[in-house]
Amino acid sequence: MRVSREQVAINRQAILKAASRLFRERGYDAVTVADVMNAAGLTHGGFYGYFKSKDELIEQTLAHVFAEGEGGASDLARYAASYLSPEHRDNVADGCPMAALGAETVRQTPEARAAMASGIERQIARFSAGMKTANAATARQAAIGGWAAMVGAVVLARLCDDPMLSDEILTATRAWIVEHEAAKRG
Amino acid sequence: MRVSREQVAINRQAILKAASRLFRERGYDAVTVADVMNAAGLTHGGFYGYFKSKDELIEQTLAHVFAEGEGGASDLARYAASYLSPEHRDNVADGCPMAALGAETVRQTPEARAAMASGIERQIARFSAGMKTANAATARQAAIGGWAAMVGAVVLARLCDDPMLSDEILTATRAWIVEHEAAKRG
DNA sequence: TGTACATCAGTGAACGCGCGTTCACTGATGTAC
DNA sequence: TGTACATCAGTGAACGCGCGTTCACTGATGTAC
Repeated sequence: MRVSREQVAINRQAILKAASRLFRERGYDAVTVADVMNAAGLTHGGFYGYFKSKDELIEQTLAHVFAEGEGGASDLARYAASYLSPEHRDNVADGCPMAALGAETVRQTPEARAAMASGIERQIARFSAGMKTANAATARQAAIGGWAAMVGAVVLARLCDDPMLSDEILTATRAWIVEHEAAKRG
Repeated sequence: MRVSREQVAINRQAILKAASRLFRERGYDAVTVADVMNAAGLTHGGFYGYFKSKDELIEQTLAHVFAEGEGGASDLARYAASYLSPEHRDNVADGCPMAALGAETVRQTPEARAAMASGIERQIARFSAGMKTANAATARQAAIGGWAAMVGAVVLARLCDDPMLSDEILTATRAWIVEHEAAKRG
């Protein structure tokens, strides 16, 4: 049953969106091609009309996620407020790809890693630009340190079954980032 | 060919050691039971004499890694110097389990997550105790923020194929941590 | 605009492979006398 | 201490399952006239 060109474009977006959610939620290996296609409302056989392999899907999915443009503030402290929230911690499927898939992507294809790397670079540039510090070099350093702390904190917080400890990791990291900025400005 | 009780204990350690290196290097899914047993100098059939499933191996491996006691300084800044080194970044197999397997472990069994969580708690306690800050609450906060930044930085640095950017992430994060401590003390 | 045909997106069965797990067997270890 | 037997750690073939991938087929879409 052939489908219109417009529908093809819609389906492609649906596949990428389903993949991006499923990968973040379950990891690359635990998600099957059939899972992704079903979530997109299709059957698994059609997959290879869109991508030449699962590896290519992973690459394109990451590229797609980062191409969408990161939402949220470019001000580090404001961004941290939502990044280090319980909502973000508890919503892996819609959350930050670095926190959900960073370590796993290290072992993926060079193309997949490159997609992540480009997302990292852009994020750092955004935070640097949004920094209220005078010196550009120290702004960039603070952008990197703060961003790393956010990613690490969400990974750690997601590992803690004890909600007290998990929340503490989020709030402590947030306070730590804010303090650092305050110390710099003052 | 039955083997002495002593040899059994040795083999068990060999399996756990092989597993801990392989899992960090390739991730849980990409490592097979046969891979682990071969790396330990055995054949795959004997595996189920030691563990009742691959999931149990994962749990025991994490427990084993954290039981060994974390090496290195309990002083945050000193610890950061080795944690945020290119050597640690490039040696995943012997490196920090949180950075290598944190995100993946979120999706493992509750027991595996609990093993990680206990490692996190202990690490935070160690850094808190080693802190030169007067107030215990701010010490703990700095321990958490600094530890999160280290973990995040290594994950991000491992994703960057560009060595300049990768090194920059390590050095910037280290500087960021050291500065924060200095600001607190001074 | 309408018709006839070629194209090709989607379907679902099938293939091959590798994995976790099981099992009958082997032979060295541990034990009872 | 020596001997005879029971135990059981290790072996490697085999099983069953699920996955990525392929393929013949279907029928709606796109196009040429």
